[in-house]
Amino acid sequence: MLSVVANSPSGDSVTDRLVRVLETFTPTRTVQTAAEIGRRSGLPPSSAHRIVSELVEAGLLERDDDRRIRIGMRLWELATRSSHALRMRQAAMPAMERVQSRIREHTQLAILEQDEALFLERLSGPGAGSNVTRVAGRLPLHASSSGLVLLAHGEPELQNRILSAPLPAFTRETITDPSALRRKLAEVRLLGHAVARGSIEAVSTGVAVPVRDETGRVVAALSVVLPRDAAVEAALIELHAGKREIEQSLGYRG
Amino acid sequence: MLSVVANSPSGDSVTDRLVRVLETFTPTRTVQTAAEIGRRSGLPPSSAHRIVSELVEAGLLERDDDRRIRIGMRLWELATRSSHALRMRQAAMPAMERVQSRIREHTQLAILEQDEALFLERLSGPGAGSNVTRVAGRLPLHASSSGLVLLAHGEPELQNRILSAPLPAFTRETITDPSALRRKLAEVRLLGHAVARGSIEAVSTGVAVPVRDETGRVVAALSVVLPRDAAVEAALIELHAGKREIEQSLGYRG
DNA sequence: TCCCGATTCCCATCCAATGGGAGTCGTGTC
DNA sequence: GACACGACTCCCATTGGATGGGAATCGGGA
Repeated sequence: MLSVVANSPSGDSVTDRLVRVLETFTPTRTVQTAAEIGRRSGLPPSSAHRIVSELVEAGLLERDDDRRIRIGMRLWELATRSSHALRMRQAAMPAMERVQSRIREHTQLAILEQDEALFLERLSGPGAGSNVTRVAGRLPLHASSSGLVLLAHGEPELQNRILSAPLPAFTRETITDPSALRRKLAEVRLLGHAVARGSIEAVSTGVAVPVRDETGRVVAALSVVLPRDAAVEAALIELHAGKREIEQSLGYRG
Repeated sequence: MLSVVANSPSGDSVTDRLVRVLETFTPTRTVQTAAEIGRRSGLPPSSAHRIVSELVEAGLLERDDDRRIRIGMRLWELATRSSHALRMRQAAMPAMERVQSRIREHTQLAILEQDEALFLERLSGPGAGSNVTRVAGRLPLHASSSGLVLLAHGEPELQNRILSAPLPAFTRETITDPSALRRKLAEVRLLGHAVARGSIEAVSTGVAVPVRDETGRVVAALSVVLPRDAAVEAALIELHAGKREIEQSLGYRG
């Protein structure tokens, strides 16, 4: 008998469901109806409505005037309050502002997260050029200058994982050959910085340097995005000054 | 018989429990053991461990090398990605940087959240003075300059709620008398800004102005924190310029 | 070595979560 | 003005996953 089935037959825990619901939100889809959330998270309509209501009641989601749902301030607060990212970001902000004011191009801070570069902060001036990055956005490790820095100083296991998986191309200049990437990573380690010319967007060049915490481990990448054929020297000088400033406030005595 | 009781006899849903667990993290307590979380959230040890493990598996919490627990990057990412706060913050950042560079004191942005002022961002220069504010931190509406601005332009119902509740004093200058507060709010509306001298910290003066969104509603307060007896005129000029800049990028045509 | 707290594992219990269905509401279309 | 469609709410019989006490294990400090 195809009867009433209690307790998620899909075999997922309540926690999983909550996460699935939250994951239906993306940088470009920040408000949705409860029904949409249900469809996108693969939950039955009535379950979706119930779960969304619970989350709203708990303050993790919010219902606006049109009854549409968005991420709640409470969630932002909980996350930001205690996050590892906040300490890093706060430590980096003054240096980032200095770099931004001198170079006048997008200045950003990224960390390694689940095999991608996650951008914690981005400062942009009025005249700055093209840039696909966004705060809390991600870029692949093999294609972005920040990613190359993080990958070059990452665990060998991480490198093997990335090098043995397909390396998707974003432009014709993206490095897609594993051995070319391996050489590039060696170069990044040797020079102490990464230059990625046109590998994410053809019109831009990323320049990134590693940032170390008090244990000497590379925990972030500080970078700027320049127009494709800009000279990188001036940016490198500022990035190194900025990197040192951040490392000081993180307690690194290199 | 005092036997095994299944399914939370405390009458709280799974969602509530998750939130309770997350709430045990505060700005000053960012890492804890699973057992601590259990004690603070009032959950039995075994339940606490199980729930924490689930959250770790889901990526909302993280376990560091010592098996201690912290808020996960995933949670920060989910929250920041789609948050209402992000749009506001991004719109405000350039203006905040300008104000900060001219006044050289703490510059901050706050919104109304659950009857308190929630600070979305704070920029501080090297020479800036004392300040209890922190990003994702809160201050009461009746005592902070940002709070006064938000309260003065808030719903009548909000005002009644605040005015009829006790008004705790932080210094001897905190307004604790309801009718004095009512007069202060009228003044704030009339002047278009709030000055709170020594009402949170005796050594500081807060100055705040309202920020309106495209519908003309006051959605935020832009403020600076000056030394107690500093003149406020220069700051007010910069705050008004900054406020206008933010309102423009939010789409307000005042 | 002992001790104590944190953590993991186990498992009998049973109630809260589940989802299909029916009904309501609001909006846009012909 | 009737109709169609979708979002949402309510109801409720069902049951399997969440629960928490207890025992065992781990780990660090004295």
